[in-house]
Amino acid sequence: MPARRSSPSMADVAAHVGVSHQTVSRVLNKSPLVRPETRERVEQAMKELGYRRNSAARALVTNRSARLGMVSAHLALHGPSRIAASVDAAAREVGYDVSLVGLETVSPSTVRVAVERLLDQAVEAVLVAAAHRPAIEAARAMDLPVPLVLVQGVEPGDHLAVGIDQVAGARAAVGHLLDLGHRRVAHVAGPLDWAEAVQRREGWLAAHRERDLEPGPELAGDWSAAGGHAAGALLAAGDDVTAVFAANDATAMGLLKALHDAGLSLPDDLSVVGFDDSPEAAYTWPALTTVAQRFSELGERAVGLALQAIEGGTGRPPTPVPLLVPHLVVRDSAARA
Amino acid sequence: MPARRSSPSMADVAAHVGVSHQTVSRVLNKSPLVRPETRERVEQAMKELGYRRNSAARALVTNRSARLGMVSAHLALHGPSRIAASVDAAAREVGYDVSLVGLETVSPSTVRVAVERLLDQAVEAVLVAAAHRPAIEAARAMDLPVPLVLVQGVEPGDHLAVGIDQVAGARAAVGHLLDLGHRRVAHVAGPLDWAEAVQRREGWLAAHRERDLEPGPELAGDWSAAGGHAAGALLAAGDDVTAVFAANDATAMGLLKALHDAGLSLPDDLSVVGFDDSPEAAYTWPALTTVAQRFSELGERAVGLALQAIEGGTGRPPTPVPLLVPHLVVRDSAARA
DNA sequence: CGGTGAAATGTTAGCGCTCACAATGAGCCA
DNA sequence: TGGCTCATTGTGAGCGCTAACATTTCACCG
Repeated sequence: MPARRSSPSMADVAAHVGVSHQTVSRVLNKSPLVRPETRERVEQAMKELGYRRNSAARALVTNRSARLGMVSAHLALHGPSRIAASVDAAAREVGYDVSLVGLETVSPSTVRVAVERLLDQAVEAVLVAAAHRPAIEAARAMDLPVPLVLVQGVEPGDHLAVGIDQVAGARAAVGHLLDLGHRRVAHVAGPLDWAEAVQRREGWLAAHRERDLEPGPELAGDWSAAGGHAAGALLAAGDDVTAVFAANDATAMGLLKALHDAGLSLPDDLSVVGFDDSPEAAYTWPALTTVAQRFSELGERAVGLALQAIEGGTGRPPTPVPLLVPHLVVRDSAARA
Repeated sequence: MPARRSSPSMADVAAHVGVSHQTVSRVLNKSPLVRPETRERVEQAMKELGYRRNSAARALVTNRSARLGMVSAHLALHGPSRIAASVDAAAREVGYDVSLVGLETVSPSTVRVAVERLLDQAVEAVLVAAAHRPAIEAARAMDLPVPLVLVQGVEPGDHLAVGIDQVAGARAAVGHLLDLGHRRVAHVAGPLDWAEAVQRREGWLAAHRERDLEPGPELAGDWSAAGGHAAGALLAAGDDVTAVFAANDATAMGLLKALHDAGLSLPDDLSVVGFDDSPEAAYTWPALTTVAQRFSELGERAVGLALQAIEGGTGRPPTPVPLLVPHLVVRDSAARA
């Protein structure tokens, strides 16, 4: 038995059957111009030889890579990894492969490098999931030869972007608290160079504004439970706050922890609402009332947009996709004032 | 200004400078056989024209793709996404790109399809992060033209695999409980077709065996907080259990929740230990004692192994990498019996 | 000042595939 | 029978690059 040389080519398959390489190509590309019997024999030969089409050669001649690039910040966090998973699934569905570049730190320069890297792989579109606004702007400013789709950190003016309506989600969360009779709601914010953090904060303000109420104190957070814990310690020591809106569930968990540590009884002494509906949210103590986002739909839409942009070339911009609306999930961590 | 045609090729750059395309190639490949001044001019031209090397053409002629494939199950879970992130970073470090295929459901057939997909992308190695053992076996049985590296679900006999010593981690966790004076420790297991689940269970048994103690009751779980919650309800209703080892942190969180719901006081009435050291573990109530794994090192090692295997070709198998040893993180959820 | 070897550059031939077009053959009608 | 059409298959070129080899340039020596 001869050692397995380099993998067989179309020519090998063709020779094996006694047809031309073009006929093999036709079979592969499902051309109707092949006699069923011939097709049969070619397919048989491909199986026997273990033929696998050479994607590089194909990409070279067609000038298309069938590849989408995704740069994802904070792949280890819940939201981003959900988005990555859904983009991957959606892309595969429509015959695209995906190249992933994770970011260890997010900044204009790291995002630029990541995008460059994807371009070197000849991706047909770049999806950026990095809510950090300066980084997004940097990517936008790059004058790319392919469409760039935003999957996070979207702002109203953005084109070629899919996102979740953070303001609406936050407004619903805070509104819920206010409707429960709380006169003011404190906010532990996310890092304010993230679009999401700004928007959730905006929703918090809006909910108060709509009811002619003064928003409660605002504390800084960083998406993490640690940040939430620190903020919670401050809050527990503080004054008359009866309700808190945390920028995300991790923050809310830290908050809960700090309040317990301070000996408060929840939710009677203090109501807490989070954002994300992470898998653990239903199992905090007390169970977290939060805002659920449909990440999987995000991925699908982003891929759809990318495809549309690829097809459309430099044509008219694709129809803008409305923001997805998240919904409130009421559990036990928020109670009547 | 002419519309941007298809992107410039080496020939374009060469013509622009007045050299041959081969000289451009030499510059690109850092050959020392280029006069510094020539190199300078070529680089200048590349910048001006926005030249970008065509990776397909390069892959075609070199017969190498500089691409690693990774199939990852449960990308949305904490561990897997951490692994994916670290593999990605490590691969990039050594000049490889990574193609990701996420699995929505894990089974022999879905894994096979995923691997096929990666092979069609001409990856130079496949990393499989899918602890589900039957799926792993299926991938192993495929007789691939490229190395396959296991990143999860590793068992002692496995070759070309990196993993974390789950048995040791579990033994440490349960040993900690036993050393605290508990006479027996209950276990809420993971799904037992996952190697990790089996191994953690084995560590639980081993810790008892070493001390000549009878293991406490065993309950079924599924890695999720929901599963832990169900098990916790049973446990709370039950007999004389004073300590529980949960298969992972999510399970432990569900457990904690159920015990609180049952009105128990933790950790006095019942001690709980988890596994994973997820970011939230420090902020449960009480803070979770758990086992920390260094995922990032996992990715690095996996990529290292893959590279070694790619280089080595069919040569002698690479030196086996010892399992990483996780360590116990003591917090508040486990107390003296 | 011709010869020499190393440094620098050029030339040519594909890699495996798709595209455009050419060629073959069978069926059919006048 | 000749010619026409359609279905099927074949041929040739070339995508952008690298590898192997060929050629030119040039500093330096006897």
